[in-house]
Amino acid sequence: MKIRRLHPWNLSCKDAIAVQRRLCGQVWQAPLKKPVRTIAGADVSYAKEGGKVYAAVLVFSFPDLVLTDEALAADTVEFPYVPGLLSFREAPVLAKALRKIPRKPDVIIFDGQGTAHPRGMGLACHMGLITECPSIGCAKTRLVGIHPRLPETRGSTVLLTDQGRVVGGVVRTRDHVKPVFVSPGHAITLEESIRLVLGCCKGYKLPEPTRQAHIAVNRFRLEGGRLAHC
DNA sequence: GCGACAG
DNA sequence: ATCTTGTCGC
Repeated sequence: MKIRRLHPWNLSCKDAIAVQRRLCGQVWQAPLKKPVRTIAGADVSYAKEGGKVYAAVLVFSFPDLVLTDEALAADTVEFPYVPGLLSFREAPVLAKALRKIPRKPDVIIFDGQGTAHPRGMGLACHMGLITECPSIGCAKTRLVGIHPRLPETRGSTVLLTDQGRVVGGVVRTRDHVKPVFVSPGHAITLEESIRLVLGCCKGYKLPEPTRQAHIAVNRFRLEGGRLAHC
């Protein structure tokens, strides 16, 4: 699939924040225009040292969740991990893997926040803009916002609010297991994001697309990041 | 100044 | 995120 280059990635933190403030005005939320038939999951893995990063994008049919496409990529990182600027560290390698996907998925789930971000511009929003593809942010932990207590039963959901604004939802995907933080990335609504994430959970805390991408990218990294070819 | 802080 | 073994609870 095609990826847009909206700006350079090797920026200072100050310039990166300026880019986020400019781009957040281009992010929008609206109901999906067509039923979801394919949904992808993307994740990144880092080498302990050496600055090597790896990415995996796995595409599944929905709602049956059968794997249909897979792409891997390796790269070197220069941008440090700074809370709030994760996309400047992970987007380049993610874009590299996404470019190898033959057809644009109906939705892509990313391992991180969407609008539940200090400037409403989390990784999922940023990726949604450069791919022009509906995207969802599904993080394992909170970055910003407050929320009421969440019932222990699977399917329970409460709103995540930041500065008086609803920025996402806290979703229990398994009984008695820490919840995930779901927020829309781009071209999708919070309600649809939550429905799709729950629809992709098959007995584990993380939705299958993201969970499988995590397994795939770690296997790839441990193999030395060598792309298999026949 | 003191905590909080996606991966 | 990564480095690591077993272990407690549903």
